[in-house]
Amino acid sequence: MGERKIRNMEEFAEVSGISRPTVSKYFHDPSSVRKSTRGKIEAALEEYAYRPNFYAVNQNRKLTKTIGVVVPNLADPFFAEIARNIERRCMEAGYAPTLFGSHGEPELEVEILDNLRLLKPAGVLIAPLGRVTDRKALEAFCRDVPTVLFDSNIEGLGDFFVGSDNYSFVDQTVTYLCRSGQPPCFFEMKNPANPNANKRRLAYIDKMAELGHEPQFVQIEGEGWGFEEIGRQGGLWAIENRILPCDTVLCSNDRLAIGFLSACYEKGLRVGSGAGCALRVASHDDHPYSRFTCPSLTTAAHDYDSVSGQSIEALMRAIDSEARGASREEVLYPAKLIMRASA
Amino acid sequence: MGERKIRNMEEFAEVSGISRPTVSKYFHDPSSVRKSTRGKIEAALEEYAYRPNFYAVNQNRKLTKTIGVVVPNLADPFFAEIARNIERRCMEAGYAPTLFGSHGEPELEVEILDNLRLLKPAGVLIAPLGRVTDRKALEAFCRDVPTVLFDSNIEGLGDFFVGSDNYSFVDQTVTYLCRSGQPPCFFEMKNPANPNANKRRLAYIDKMAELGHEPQFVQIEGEGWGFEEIGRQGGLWAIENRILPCDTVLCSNDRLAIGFLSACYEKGLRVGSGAGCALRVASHDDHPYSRFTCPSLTTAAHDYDSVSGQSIEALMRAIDSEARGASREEVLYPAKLIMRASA
DNA sequence: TCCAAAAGTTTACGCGAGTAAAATTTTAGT
DNA sequence: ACTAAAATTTTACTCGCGTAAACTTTTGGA
Repeated sequence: MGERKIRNMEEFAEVSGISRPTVSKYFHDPSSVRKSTRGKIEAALEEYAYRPNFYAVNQNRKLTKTIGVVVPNLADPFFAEIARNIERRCMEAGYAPTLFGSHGEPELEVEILDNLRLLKPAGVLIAPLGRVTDRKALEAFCRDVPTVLFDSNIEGLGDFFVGSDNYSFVDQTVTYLCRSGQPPCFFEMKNPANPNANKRRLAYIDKMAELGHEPQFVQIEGEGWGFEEIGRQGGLWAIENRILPCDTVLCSNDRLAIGFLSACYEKGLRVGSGAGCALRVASHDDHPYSRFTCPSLTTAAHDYDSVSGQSIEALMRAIDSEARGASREEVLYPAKLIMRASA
Repeated sequence: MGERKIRNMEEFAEVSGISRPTVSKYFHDPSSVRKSTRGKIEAALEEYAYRPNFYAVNQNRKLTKTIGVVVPNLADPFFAEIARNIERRCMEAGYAPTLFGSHGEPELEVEILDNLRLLKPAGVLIAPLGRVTDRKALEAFCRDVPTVLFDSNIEGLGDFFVGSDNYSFVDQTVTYLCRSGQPPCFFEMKNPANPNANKRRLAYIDKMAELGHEPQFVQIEGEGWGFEEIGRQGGLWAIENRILPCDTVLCSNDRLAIGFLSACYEKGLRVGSGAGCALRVASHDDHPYSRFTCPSLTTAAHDYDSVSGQSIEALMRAIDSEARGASREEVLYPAKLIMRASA
């Protein structure tokens, strides 16, 4: 095999005994050529392993077969997991996903969008940074490219939004905690970087009111995306200064909770619902590590599969439909309560 | 701004009052044109925000400005962290990094290499899957593209290998553990997926012999990359069946340790070096979460900065040097012991 | 001020493929 | 076996840019 080096489609057409336009057609859609032709081409393909030049193929196309996937932070297992899921589905749908992480930096997010434009992607899935996202830039981008937003919603932008229903998350944890013990106080960052935080905060206030309890907050300092460390420092601070208003703590998200649990352990506070426990702790997200915390973390889980599946599906629709922007839809998935040892 | 839509370099050259070849030169290297010319082009750039067609630019180039980064698993915070670091350095060096995760699947790893070839990357940084990597495929790839291997070495492949010195890792933890208490037993997978595991195992045997101790192993079942769960199950099994031969456990890596600590907690085994503790646990990698385990994990840290920095540097040299493949170098970085509460 | 060097302009061709149109061959149905 | 339909071949043009060659203009130093 490989007696001769194939430089382009011309040469490959020659060795396969088929004309170049037909070969081109084959690569565009193998089923569009006669079976006998397909056979010849595939035989030659075995022998020479030729593949069309990626750049030449895409130069004239208005749209390519790539799909951009942008998340705030690839080092966050939550996003890594969802990116992985989406990546796989893209490939199954015949597209080539390209991953980008904006590392929490709005400028980088804009740069990624600019670069993405050059790739002429068929579509883009983006979990925006949220509050700090450059709305104008994203808006302009969404006009040009079929875009599905996920995880964090930015009002009115994109063809579709797929996310989790923050109200459902908080509803389930608060309901459970109130039923099984003291109503929880809410442990969160004073100035959260992630956009879901505020929605959870409001849902907490609502739900507590509904159940006839006074909402109580433990708001901690900290900037950026290092949530575990922020949660740990905040936890140490809250414990040392006896700030915690009750024996049940509901963290805004699992990463914060991971840090908080670490602080509890360090301070000798036994967490759990059993006898001899000083504190109950619960949270939201079902972070991949939440089952390995000590104790394992009771949390409200995202429906990872539905979110990523629906995102792709919505993107495919946006790509296919010619009249984009006509209607914008939103889908929210409810949480699933995962009861573990921490509460 | 943006009175007229610029479709190509021809049109952009027109509105900027400069000839197309000169504009082309500018985009190749802004400093290669006269200052006054640069001024005109940049003025037009402000007004029209034109950027050359990515595909047309790269079609004729033998090499592009992209650098491929391939890791076994983007959902593993260790690799995510290193990928992030490398990504940043690539951008600083004027290259466009593209991330790929092979998800622990050898077939996917090969497919990624095949796709990468089409991108005509200037170079590639890859942390191979290891044992299961398709050696022939990687070898062929390395012949065509400047490649630096990192994290896991595959004998003789690539222009350079940058990794951590597994011996140093184990040396430090074992030395410390022996000095401060009972000699450790070694907790590991029977059939580890990651290639560094065997080196650490051998280093453990060596070091124990050197210190005059008998090596003792706790080998657990499990397949794949879900190390935390494997460590947890293995831990539960070892504890329930009283397999642990001593009170000091050295885990092959942090992810395994995270699971093991979780098992200890669940079984009520107090971990740490203080009074009242049943077990000491230490490990290797300084995983981003190891400071948040309960108790926080004593571990041997990778020199993330040096590994990623050196990888890029080596790749740049490989890219620049015309005579590739002449010599293959390896660099190993020693570990840094991070003492925390678990041992 | 003059002149050589440096920079820019014109012109023209190449890259590797997509694709349209017309001519030709193959296929399938009767 | 004949014919209409389908598939393929031929030919030729396009896309957006890199780049080489020959020529013209600008620049800076003596």
